[in-house]
Parts: sequence; structure tokens; C-alpha cells
Amino acid sequence: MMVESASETIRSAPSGQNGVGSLSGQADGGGGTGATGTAASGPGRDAVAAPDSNGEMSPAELLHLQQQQALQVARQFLLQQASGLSSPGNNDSKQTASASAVQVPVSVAMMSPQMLTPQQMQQILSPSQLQALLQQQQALMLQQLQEYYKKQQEQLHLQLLTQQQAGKQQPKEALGNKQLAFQQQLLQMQQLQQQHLLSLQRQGLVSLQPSQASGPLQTLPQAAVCPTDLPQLWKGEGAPGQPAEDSVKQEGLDLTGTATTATSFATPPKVSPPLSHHPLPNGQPTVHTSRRDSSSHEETPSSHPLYGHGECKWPGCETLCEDLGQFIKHLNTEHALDDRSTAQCRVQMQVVQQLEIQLAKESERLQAMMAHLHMRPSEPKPFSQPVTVSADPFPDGLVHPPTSAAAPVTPLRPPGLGSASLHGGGPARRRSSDKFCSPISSELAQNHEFYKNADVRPPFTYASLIRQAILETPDRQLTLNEIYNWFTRMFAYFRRNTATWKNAVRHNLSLHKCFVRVENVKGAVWTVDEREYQKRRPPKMTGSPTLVKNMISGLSYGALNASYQAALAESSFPLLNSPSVLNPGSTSSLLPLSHEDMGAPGEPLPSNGSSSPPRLSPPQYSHQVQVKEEPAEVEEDRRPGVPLGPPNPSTVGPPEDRELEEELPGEELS
DNA sequence: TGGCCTGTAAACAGTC
DNA sequence: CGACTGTTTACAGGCC
Repeated sequence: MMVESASETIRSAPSGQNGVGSLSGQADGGGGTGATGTAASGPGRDAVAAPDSNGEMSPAELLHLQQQQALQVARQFLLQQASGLSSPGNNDSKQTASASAVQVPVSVAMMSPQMLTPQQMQQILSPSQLQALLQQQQALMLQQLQEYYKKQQEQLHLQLLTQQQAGKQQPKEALGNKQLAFQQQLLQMQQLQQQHLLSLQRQGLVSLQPSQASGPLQTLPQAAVCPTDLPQLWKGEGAPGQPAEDSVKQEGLDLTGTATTATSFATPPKVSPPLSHHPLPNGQPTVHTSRRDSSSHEETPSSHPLYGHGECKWPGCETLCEDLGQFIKHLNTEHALDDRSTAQCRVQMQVVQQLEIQLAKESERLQAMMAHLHMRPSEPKPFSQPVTVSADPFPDGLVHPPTSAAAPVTPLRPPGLGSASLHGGGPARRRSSDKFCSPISSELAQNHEFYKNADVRPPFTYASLIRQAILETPDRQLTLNEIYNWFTRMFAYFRRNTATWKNAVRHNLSLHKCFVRVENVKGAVWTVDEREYQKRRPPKMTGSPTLVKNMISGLSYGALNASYQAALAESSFPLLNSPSVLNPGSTSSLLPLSHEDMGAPGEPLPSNGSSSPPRLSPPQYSHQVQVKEEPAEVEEDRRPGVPLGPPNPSTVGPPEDRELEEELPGEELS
């Protein structure tokens, strides 16, 4: 049946790596890099070619062209980043240009709210993971940006140098103009850098110490990202060659280095001034960075920023040069101040700008998020931000502040589902989630893909999950193995540590009365006794907002990390995914939660309608309703001892209740 | 503080 | 014999 096939899928799926894979994927970013290179190859070439064909373009034209190209490149780059994060398996597929074509859509898809929402992100990661990821991404982004900046600087500088050298053979006037242009570009770029870094600082994304402004990344995890993306972009092929490594090692970090390099290298007084005098991103004067220093060869006169490991590091050029002299020659001949080189510089600049813009956007979003998170938990806030910005919940990841930064934020509690549950870590206490997990089915439905691929512990109790698994089947019954399969199929998380969770599943099946074992033809199957299931629910939980609030607050105080994640997730995820939430009183951020709960209240409370307070369970009822409804009947029919009837009304409520509930599929409306 | 719920670990028995 | 299935017990942590 479905299950069967599903299980098949599962079996194969795991091999493909799950959340872990994606995570690592982001981390290593290597895959992405390649992809980027590929993707960008087109633009890169164009950039180079266009000018050539056009000869001397007017500034406006050139700019336009470059903007477009840069845009593409930047887009590719960013998209790739996103895809790199989530596409576990295909990170290595980044060779052909055609691949890039495919990649874009994929990336886009990834970024779509449906595919990967912050909550999903949150789900994907354990608190620590999340933090790590955030940092990584942040580092990544930073590094890349810086790399770009640096590259650009270097290139510009190089241009200047080249130009100067070539200048000997060219009219001085022309040179003067170009020099000016370059200097302006440099200036502009540096401003961008400053701006960028400042914004990051402002947001606390980067714990930049004024003194170490240039080295924020040093403390960051060595994002495996290849700063060499850029070069590769230009080349059009992600040949991670020596230059790549080189660039990574040598210029991977500080922008200062760039300037420094430029300075040291740019002997020509004319050129150096702008470079060396310009304060770096953080206003830090251009000084040799220790980093740079480390790369001795750069320091020595025999070094050149564009020369490393015996190769020309000019974007797209890997020409081997035995020595600096040869390199210089090469530089002068191949990368002289011509249209092509100029175009390359400009394109690069555009790339940087685009990235910067992107960064700004992300930063903005982040700020909004932060602002939102700082709000009182109870503060009603439909929070549309994520929704609107949804464009890329993912790439966004790049700048998420580390948990620490968000620390103050916490108060927020996650949406209904217990995203709050401290998944990840040790014995996850999903209890709360369980209480609210009634919407489990919808939750699952919405995040099906997510859970399927993310190695995140679902915020539901085993009991809920088991029940869900069973209810999802047409005949409401599953064998133990099928349940296992369901787990593995639905949750990447359960594709490992099998011994543990399987034991838990068995334990739960046996322990909870709500799970009834039925001898079937094909063996024993497990069914769910809804009544029992409901029974076991916490009795007095009013679906009232109050309760919710309490829970929320409790959580918020409890686990910051969890809260943060939850909050993060909540901020966008639920809302994004559950339309139902959006409409109704999207009055509070808790909405999803309260919503669910509310739904419950609204429901006819079985029990003794008279006195018993509204229960939490209702949601489940309704839930179940949607899922179970008829089949339940069937199941019951065939099922032996399942208490389908009206067992003890005292606790649960009259049978009618059940029916009532079932009639109210309305939890959606609440 | 105690009770309840949940998760985890493990021992054990029965079955295939 | 080993794996799987079930049951049961113990313990720990979170929440009320």
C-alpha cells in the first residue's frame, strides 16, 4: 500500500542524506560554490565579452550592462547559497552551465516559504545547530562579501597598476581619467564595505570589535565556502584550483588585507593613495593585517595580490607564472587596462553591490525580526514580515544572529506546534507540543517536506506521532513495522538512532491505552482508540489564550535557545504555512497556537458540557475528524476490543461529543 | 513538593 | 541464534 511504497522511498531517501546533509552542505558550501561558479559563468563571460565587442562603451552603457551581469551573478550566487543550504545531495552537481539553469528554479523553490521557512530552519536545527548554522551562514556571507570586496579592490588596484605600467605607453590623459574612475570605484566599494560591516555590527550580527573590524570572520567558523566563487564565476567553471585555495587562505578573511596588499604592492604612488589611505570598513586605517603578514610572499616585494601559488589570480585567469616577473608581464599583457579588464572590474563591483544590497535587505529583515522578537510574547502581532519577505527565508539564514545575540529576544514562544519543544537535545520534552500538537496532522501536512528532509526532531510526542501514523492510513491500522516506516518516511530525524526511537515507539504503544493492538490476518496491527487518546490529554487545559500564554511564558523562560528558535520559526513559519492562521484573529503571534487551542474551545466540549472547562483536546478531535472520520468507523468495526462505543462518558464525554467534534471540522476556522 | 506526562534505557518473554 | 515484537520497569526532566 501507500505505506509500503512509502517505506521504499524512505529506504532510499536516507541514503541521500537528510537534514544533516543539508546542514553540512551549507557548512561546506563547497557544493554551492561550484554551482555558483557555473551559474555565474555565463554572466561572467558575457561581461568580458560584451565590452570587447563594443569597444569603448559609454559609461552609461557599460554600467547598464554590468549591472545586469552583476545582477545575474549576484543572484546566482545568492541563490546558490540558498540551495547549497538545503540541497543536500546535489551540491556536487555544479559543473555544467545547464546545471545552473536548473539550479535557479530549485534555489528559488528552496527559498519559497513553503519550502523552507524559518520555522523549518528552526526545526532543522537543534539550538546549538541553529546557532552554529547562523554563525556559519553569517560567516559565509561575510566572508564572501569580504572576499568580493577584497577581490574587487585587488582588481581595481591591479587595474591601476597595470594601467600605470601600461600607461607608459599610453597617453597620460587617458590614464588619468581611468585612474580617476578606478579610484572612484575603489572609494565606492570601500564605502560599501564600511556600510555593510557597519550594518552588520549594528545588528550585532558580527561582533566586530573596532579593533578587529577586518577580522570578524576570524572568529567565525571557517565557512567552507569558497571565496573563490568569484573567480570561478568569472571563469565560468568551478575549477577549484590552486588559486582558489590560495585566495581562501590568503584573502579569505580580511578586507584590510586587500588594501594592504594593494598598498604594498602598489608601489606607484599615484595609485596607492586611495587605497592605503582609505579607512577600511570599520574605519580602521589601512594597516597590514596580521593575516596578510602571514602570507609572507604577499608582503615581500616579490608578491602580488593577484599572484599566488605560481598562478595569476585574476578572475578567470589561472595562467601559470614562474615568478613575479613573469606574472607582471602576464599582467601587463593579459590584464592590461583594456575594456575587458575594465568590464571585469566593473562587473565585480556590481556583484559586490548586488551582494551588498542583498545583504542590506537581509539585514533589514533581520532587524525587523529582532524587533519583533523583542516584543512581548503576548503582544499581538500578525507578523507579516516573514511572509512578505518570504522571498528567501533561506538565504536569510546567512545573517541570523547567533543565539547569543538573540538572547534578549526569547520571550516569544513558538507557534502552536510545539516547535518549542526542545527538539534536538537530549530527551526532548515534547509534552507541551503534544498538548498543542493536535494540529499535528495539519502541521505535518504543511511541513511534510520539511520534516522529511530535515534532520529535526518533530515537536510531537511519540504518542501523537504514532496516532498520526495510524490515522493517516485508510484503515486506521498499522503494524509496528509500518509505523516504523511511517516515522522514517515522514521524518528524517527518525532515520537514525533507530534503536532509541523504535524502542520508544514500542514503549508508547504498549504503555498507552489509546493504542490498541489488534490481531489481524497479517499479524498484529495497531489502532488508535481516540477516546482513550483524548482521555489521556491533560484535563483542565483551557484552550484559553491565557493558558497558552502561560505556556509560552514558561517556555520562554525555560529555554532560551528553544524559544529563540521557536520564535524564529514562529515568526514566519506557521503564519506562512497556515492560512487559517492568517485570517482569523491573527491578533497574536501566538496565534497559531492559540488558534489551535481556540479551535478546541470552540468545539463542543464533550465531556460534560456543563461544567467542564473547554479542553485542549478538542483540536485533536477536530483533527482527527478530518483524518479519521469514517475510517474510524470501519476500523472500529473490524476492530475487536476497541472501545469505540461510549465508554466512560464521565471522563471523556458522551459519544455524541465525538460526533459533534467530528462535525466540526472547523478547527480551521476556529 | 508531589503528581503527571514524556522520553529514554533496558530487561525480559514470545515469536518468527 | 538472532531479529523482531511487546511488555514492563526504572529513571530523569519538564510542567502544573
